[in-house]
Amino acid sequence: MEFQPLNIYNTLSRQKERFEPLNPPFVGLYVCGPTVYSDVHLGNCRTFISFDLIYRYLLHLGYKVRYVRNITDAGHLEGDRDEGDDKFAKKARLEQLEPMEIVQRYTLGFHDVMRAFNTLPPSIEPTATGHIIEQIEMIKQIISNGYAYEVNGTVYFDVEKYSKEFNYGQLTNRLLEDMIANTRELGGQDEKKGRLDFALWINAKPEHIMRWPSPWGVGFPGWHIECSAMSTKYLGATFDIHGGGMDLAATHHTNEIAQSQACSNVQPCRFWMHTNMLTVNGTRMSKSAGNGFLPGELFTGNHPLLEKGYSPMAVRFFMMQTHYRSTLDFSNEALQAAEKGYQRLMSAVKKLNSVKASDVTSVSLSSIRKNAYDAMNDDFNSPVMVAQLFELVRIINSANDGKEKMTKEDIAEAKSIIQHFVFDIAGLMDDTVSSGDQSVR
RNA sequence: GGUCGCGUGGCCGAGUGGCUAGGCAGAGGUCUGCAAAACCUUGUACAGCAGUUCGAAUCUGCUCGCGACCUCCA
Repeated sequence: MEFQPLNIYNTLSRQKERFEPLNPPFVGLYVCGPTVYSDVHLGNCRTFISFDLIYRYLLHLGYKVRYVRNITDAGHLEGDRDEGDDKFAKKARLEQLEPMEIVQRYTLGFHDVMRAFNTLPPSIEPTATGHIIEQIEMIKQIISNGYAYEVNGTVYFDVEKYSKEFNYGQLTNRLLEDMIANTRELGGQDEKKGRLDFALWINAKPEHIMRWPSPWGVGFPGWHIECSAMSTKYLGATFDIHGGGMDLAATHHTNEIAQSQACSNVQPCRFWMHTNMLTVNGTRMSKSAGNGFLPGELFTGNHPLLEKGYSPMAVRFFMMQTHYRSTLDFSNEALQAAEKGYQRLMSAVKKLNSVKASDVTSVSLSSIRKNAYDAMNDDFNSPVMVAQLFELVRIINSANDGKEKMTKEDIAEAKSIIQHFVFDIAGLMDDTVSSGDQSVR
């Protein structure tokens, strides 16, 4: 099977590399999913929409992709590692609910939002709580390989030991000495041997509601181990692409690499892809900054920062107009511009059905498809791909006005380009009308 | 302080040595009974300074400004 040459920016090498799957035509793709103790905000959505584009394009190219995106539904302490609250337990206490009620509520909400944005569901959506055994097994292996130690029912990863064999800071190009020098000193409770050591398994205090028996006593898994255990289980010790938001690279992904190498002595993943942050008026949208709005608020416009509501597809189109590795700044002006552009695109798609075929042609469509593929093959450059679609929009509108002539073949090719790039790859739908028919065929 | 990145026309946003990216807004025009839509024309943009080069938004150096990560966050 022949595949188009696809170049992907790899965080590991800090450059674009030719993408070749380990076992073509199969591709293993793992993306760090949401922690379901609160509503997803738009920044989260951007990451998942970016990887939806990537997933869709790989499928379009003919790869058999196994796309794994986890749900984090356990542990994940807030604040200093041993002093903080378990997020799920805390939320459950506040709302007088079982932790799994919290998980269920926000998982359903997450799925609703993902559906609204027309993202394809992953092939497997494993949960941390469903893979406690796998995580325990992995921790046992890491301990027996000598890269972790237990103190009072908590297991820590020994970063300094690991660093003698492997390059701990390779993903973000940092030196161990610098990382140590810049690590905040945690007061008091230092059971850890090294400052950079992180927990693989955490001893449960009485107030921790989510708890499982383990060889080290009752506790719960550290945050990073779930992704290592689940990606290994479903994609193998080494797989093709691991993705997530840029904010995860320095800590979460760095630790994932360390865990996997300490466990099986191989790099877990060949291509690390990181999507950039969504900002609001120039600063990062985040839970702690309090400048976030929820997808529902964006759709309805019911938020002080928003002048009006925007449809999920207009927002998705807006995201397609920016490269996934660039920050995307939300502002009313930018959203309105995107909404208009989206409507113009959809209007041309509809008009194509009323273009009358001519015996002769006055247009050339061949460069459009080629340029769109070239753009996507260059690290999924959707903005350039979208620009090509507007070239097609112009041609369709002109033909509809009788100023250009399209043959039956031209019209069929235009429909095919739209089907492939607008619907299949960009994942847009026409929500400018309430009709359920998304097909141009 | 370390790491990564950014600064492009009114706004958003591609582009990594020479060839009009694109979208939105603005101006003029065509068409239309009017309007809308659409189409055509139109903008001599690349933070600043110096350098390399026949030629730089694009490479190099410096300066200024901004952001992200380094601590839970996609």
